Amino acid sequence: MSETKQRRTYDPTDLEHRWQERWAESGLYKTDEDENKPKHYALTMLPYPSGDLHVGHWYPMTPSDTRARFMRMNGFRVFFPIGFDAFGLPAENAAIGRGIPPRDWTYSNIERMRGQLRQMGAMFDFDSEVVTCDPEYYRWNQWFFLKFFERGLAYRMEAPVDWCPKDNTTLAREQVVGPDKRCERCGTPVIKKNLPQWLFKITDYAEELLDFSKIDWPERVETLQRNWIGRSEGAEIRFEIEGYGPVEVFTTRPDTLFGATFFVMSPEHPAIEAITTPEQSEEVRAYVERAAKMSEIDRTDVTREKTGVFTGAYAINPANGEEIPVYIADYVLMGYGTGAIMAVPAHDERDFEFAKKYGIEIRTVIAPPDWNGEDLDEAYAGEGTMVNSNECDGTPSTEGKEKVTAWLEERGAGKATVTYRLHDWLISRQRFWGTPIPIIFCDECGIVPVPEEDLPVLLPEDTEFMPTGESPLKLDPGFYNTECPRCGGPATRETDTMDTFMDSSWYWYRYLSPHYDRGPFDPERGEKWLPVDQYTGGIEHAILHLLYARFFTKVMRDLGLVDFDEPMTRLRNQGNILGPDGQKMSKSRGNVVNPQEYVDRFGSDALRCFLMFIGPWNEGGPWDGKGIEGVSRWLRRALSLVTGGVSSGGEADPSELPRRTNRLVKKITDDLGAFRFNTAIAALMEHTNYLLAVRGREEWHEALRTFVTVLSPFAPHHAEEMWAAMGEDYSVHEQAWPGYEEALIQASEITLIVQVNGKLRDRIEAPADISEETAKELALSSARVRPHLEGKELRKSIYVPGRLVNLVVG
RNA sequence: GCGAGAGUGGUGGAAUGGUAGACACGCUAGAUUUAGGAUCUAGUGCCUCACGGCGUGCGGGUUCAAAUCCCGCCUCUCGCACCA
Repeated sequence: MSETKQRRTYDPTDLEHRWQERWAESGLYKTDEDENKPKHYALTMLPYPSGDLHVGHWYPMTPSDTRARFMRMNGFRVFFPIGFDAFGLPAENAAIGRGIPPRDWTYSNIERMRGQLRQMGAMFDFDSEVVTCDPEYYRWNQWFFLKFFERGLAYRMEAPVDWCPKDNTTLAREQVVGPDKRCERCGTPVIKKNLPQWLFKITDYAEELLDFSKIDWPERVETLQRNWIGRSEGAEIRFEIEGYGPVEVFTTRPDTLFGATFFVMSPEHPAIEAITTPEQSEEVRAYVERAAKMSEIDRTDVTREKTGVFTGAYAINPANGEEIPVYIADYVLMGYGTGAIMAVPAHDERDFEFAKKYGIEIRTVIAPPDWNGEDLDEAYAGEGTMVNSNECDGTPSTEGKEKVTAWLEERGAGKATVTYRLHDWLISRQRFWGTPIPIIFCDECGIVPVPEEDLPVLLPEDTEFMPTGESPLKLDPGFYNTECPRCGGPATRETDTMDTFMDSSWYWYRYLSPHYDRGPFDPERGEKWLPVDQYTGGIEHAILHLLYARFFTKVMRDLGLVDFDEPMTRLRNQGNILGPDGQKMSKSRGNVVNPQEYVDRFGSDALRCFLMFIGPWNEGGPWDGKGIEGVSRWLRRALSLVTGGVSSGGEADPSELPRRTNRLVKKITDDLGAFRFNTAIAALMEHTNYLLAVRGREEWHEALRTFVTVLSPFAPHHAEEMWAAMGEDYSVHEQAWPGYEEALIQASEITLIVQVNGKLRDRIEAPADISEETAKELALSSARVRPHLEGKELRKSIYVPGRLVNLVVG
């Protein structure tokens, strides 16, 4: 066969289509339910149906598939489902901008993406697909909401939300864009506005969420979650404000209490109006107003000079009875602690800056080591010895924390407490394309949950969208007018829908039984498959999605739905695949790489393998499509091992065949276990080159079988084609993963490295079991080595068995 | 500012105390009696005709031996950022 002809015969697209059809016909990827095998639930994050799969989807999914296949070949029954995270803003924007109903837009995108997913050649079990905007799915979102509500985990309160004054609507977090926080649609800077909102009490689980002992997750994700939860131990201290009453502060440094020379409240603090004296009220009101108008970005700009105003009020320091002035200042945030602080300028950088500016006393109460009694040039936040603190003088500050807290507790002026940065999860969205919150407002009965049997509360079908983006549910009497389930009187429905993170907080449970109608999932199926053994997805979900997922599972445990504490035993993150410009891939930047053109030209195996080959999977990196040609060449060469056509004149030792085959199996086994896809592919390439060079030997056919078997998780179509061409029984994907013998991997011959003073001087071929003595003799007698020893004394020699001799001379 | 990670050929990367640059891309030369965005062969870190020397961000250290371990610095990326 001529080379030209061979090139024409290599048509990866045709080959892949053939096998995809065969796989579908034969049900090859139907989930194996054989309970004699250990289970493996492999989960990859479900995509948002934006319209087309891009390489940002291929990058996490195909290596996850490779690993799922590997587990299957290792004797596990593997469940590897896929679905669509189908609620969300883009669908609504399509409706507003182009008049396409969100449902139509979403389902047509899903239809297209289903085909693209199949093209990937992954072993997804498409029978268990879940689409989160199906009433069949979101009904259970509503059910969960009701369960949360019953347990007091869902509650309604006034909460500040991002509000676009032009569109006259609130915005979801992800709709607020840019460093200066503007509305995604119209570019208007957003403001904060108080609205009644539904929240989930995730803070009840803050402490438990800090415990990662039951899961094997990347250190980085744990750290991010830990920081996000932001646990701080300290004390709540009660300061009496003259003529008003007690106001509490939170501090992590009760030991500095004697140094509190002023008191600061956030401009949003509810007590401000009551404590402000008439003389100061004008100034205070102006400051509060200015703070309210200020954009979030200005407000939280760390480099801005501290500002504040005196309220005219004084607070009494419970430690020493001193009167200290009460200020309001925007560097104190209402959203953390109690919204008020005791200011200790000597030992807090921010308080120091403020005190300097307003001429407030800076009293050192923690002596730094080697302190000479002079005033501090800057705040000292470290530990030291307590001074100027009455009976506490001389106490180390580390002990002082407890001592002061205990003292306060005795007098009812404070207590030890723990504060979290984590806030309750605000789930209300003033949006259409989401799960309706199953709540009814009745003038007589108040807030009434929709009875379980009335679920789901369906989204209306024919809806008109306002160009302003305001949720049509608010303007749809057919939707919101209803009867009170309790008293039967006229009532209105909640028109807010749920945050889409709700959908992704439990979807892997639904995969188990997507049409089950007696609960969110069939407990028998859960028994068989839960929890998820291996989750894969992007690091960008380290906090929100993955924290909510853990929270949900803990609540589900408390509801008796599951009997474990963590949703996913093991998590691994891929890095981000960036655009060719090194920037994050996004439609607006125009740097999105469409996998289709690569699939059409090189086939999906080539794209899969290329994505695994470009570098460590957890690092990601910019896309450079050129290299895919090398991978494509390799696959063609691999295929030619069976079909012929590619010749190789390279020289290789055929007797190495068993050793190299064993070594390959070990390498691929180890690499796949550790998510090192890039080095696994490199080893497969190397082995292909070797097999080509020694083609046709006695043991060759058996070695080829092994090679094709270990190739199959990476390039499933090509491996299947080769398997069939070798006359083996369908399918290679049902073969057992080959084992290897450690003993066979050892080479009989080694290259002995000879160094002189650590520098490489010669390489000598020697038997692997060479003795130290012989090795040294060989080294000393080497012609390349001798010149470097001349006139010098051999002081020492190091022998590393099977590797090297280092001669130390001087 | 705080926290985490990373710096290796022209490029992606490999090597986690013992042969630096595996495997690829690209490039150079040759073969395929036409062509080449095909294929095959050989070469390809830098300097040097060669012997050899130099070389993993920079500076120091530990060691017989350092990309790898330790100390200091620089640069980049990603989080968080007035959290009391």
